[in-house]
Amino acid sequence: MENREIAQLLSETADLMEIAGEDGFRIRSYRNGASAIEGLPERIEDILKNPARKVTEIAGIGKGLASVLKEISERGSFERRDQMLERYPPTALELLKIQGLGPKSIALIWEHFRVSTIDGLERLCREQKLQTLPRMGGKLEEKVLRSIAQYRQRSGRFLLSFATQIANEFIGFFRAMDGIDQATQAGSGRRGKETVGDVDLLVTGPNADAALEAFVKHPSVHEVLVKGENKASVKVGLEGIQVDLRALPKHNYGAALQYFTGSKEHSIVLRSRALKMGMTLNEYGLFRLDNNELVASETEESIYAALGLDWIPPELRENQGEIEAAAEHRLPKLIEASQIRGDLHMHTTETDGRASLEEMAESARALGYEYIAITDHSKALAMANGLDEQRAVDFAKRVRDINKRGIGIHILSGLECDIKRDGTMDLANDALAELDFVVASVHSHMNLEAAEMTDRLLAALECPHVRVFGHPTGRILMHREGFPFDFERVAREAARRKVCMEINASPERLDLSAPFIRLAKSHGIRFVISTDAHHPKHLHNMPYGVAMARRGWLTADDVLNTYSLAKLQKTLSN
DNA sequence: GCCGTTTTCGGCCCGACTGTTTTCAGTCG
Repeated sequence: MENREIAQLLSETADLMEIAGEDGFRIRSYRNGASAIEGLPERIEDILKNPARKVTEIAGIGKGLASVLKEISERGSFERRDQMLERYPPTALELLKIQGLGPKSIALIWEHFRVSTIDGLERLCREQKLQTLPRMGGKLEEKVLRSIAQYRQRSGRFLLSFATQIANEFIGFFRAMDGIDQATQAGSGRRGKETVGDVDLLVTGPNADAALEAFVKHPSVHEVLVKGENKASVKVGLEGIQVDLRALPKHNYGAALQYFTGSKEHSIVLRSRALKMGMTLNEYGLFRLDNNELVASETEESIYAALGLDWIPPELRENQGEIEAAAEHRLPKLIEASQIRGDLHMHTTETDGRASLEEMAESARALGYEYIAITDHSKALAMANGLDEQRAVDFAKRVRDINKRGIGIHILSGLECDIKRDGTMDLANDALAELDFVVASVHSHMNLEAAEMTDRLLAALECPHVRVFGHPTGRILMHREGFPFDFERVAREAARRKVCMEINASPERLDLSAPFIRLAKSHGIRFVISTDAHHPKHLHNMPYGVAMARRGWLTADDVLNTYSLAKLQKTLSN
């Protein structure tokens, strides 16, 4: 069983335990365990099988969860989960996703009406039976009905690119107002998470109250969920993404920014650390416990410093070792978007792109890039009119001519070559040898068993012309899981053969994810961050890929397209 | 159920908002 699935079992059980009203600290331990496992690059099953290893080495996994993990790996479930499922039907978990209902209400509804499905809940609200229960009224029924409608409309998560766009629109709106000092995005968007559940915004300044008022009246706001003195939550646009705004005084800004950026896991560790140092941390500041004296609050830097830590970039705030590293002054100097000097994966009208080589080159030049690689598809992608050997060779010659003539930016003749089912390359080696830059990608037969997929990828790496392994897991966010394979084995082999891994910056892919990036780096892999642009405007997606790289703890040195052209070419020829 | 710069026992992060209550529980972030 994969880590993701194991984590799912633990967190589902935690949800059910919450409905059952079990001890909150035990529930938290299950959740901690789930998130530790989900962020773990190594497979739990492999650690369990290895007699030299113990799962209790993982922070958050103790004796109890270790035996749970053993049971899961043996029979796919565990005792406490089975008990919970005897008590509550699994559909009860879905009710937790309905805003306005928490575990206590769900338990109560189940006990009184034996209702545990969305449909059943909807009926209770329509028949006004929910309000017969204690502490539940007509307003709750209405809220639940609205919430059910929205739940059915969408999955509840949004691409980082979409959330960033919404955030930037509001930030621009606030900054145009008088008396606003700062308007910033917080939350998982600031951390660069590939999908986000909602948008968190902060404003400060003498006129912050007015910003809050203007916010709930903004034309794109469809529904105001809550509105108080300090905060408001609204639903925006047809998509119904939730946007939260907090208005605060300037002297609380750093504390609030820290607090609302999260992650929850990061914040919990930070606050425990504060307590151990005789302080308490909340969204207003860091205070001494003995006399309530304010220690720090105006900037994030001052708060981290008072806790004995270097400032931690938001992308690292996942409680995955960053706090320890900050304490020991060994945080990496993360790559920045401004260090990118070229884009090494894009398509043109030769295949399925929407613009010519010249148009793509001009757009890239306008971004200030020194070089690009044009990497159209190979012939296996027939519906994209992929290049065969002859067209690839002709293309390489054309690029040599263009570079000789000069168009203000250096072009690498590239190809995104399909990895066929048996692991061979779609084009013959002598054609590939003519090209400057070959990216090898899987676009077909993604449902192979893990072992067969691993063999396929290892075979692909044997091709001496392959420089990059493109969108390595094949995932499409919110649509398709990455295909299964032994990532670590492939990473080791790629490192040995000096093949880079791509961090695909396309917002629907963002492939690799942070845990895989860290794992690959630990095996000595180097990376390229590429937009996979099919249109000039896609070239602007680069920052999303950089966000993934930062979440994966990468420095500029880890990423080939931060190099100068000369250094890049030297590195590629080695 | 986890964990150890006071600890192998006894702690475990914190506050705003809402609807419903007539002093606060539940939900949310």
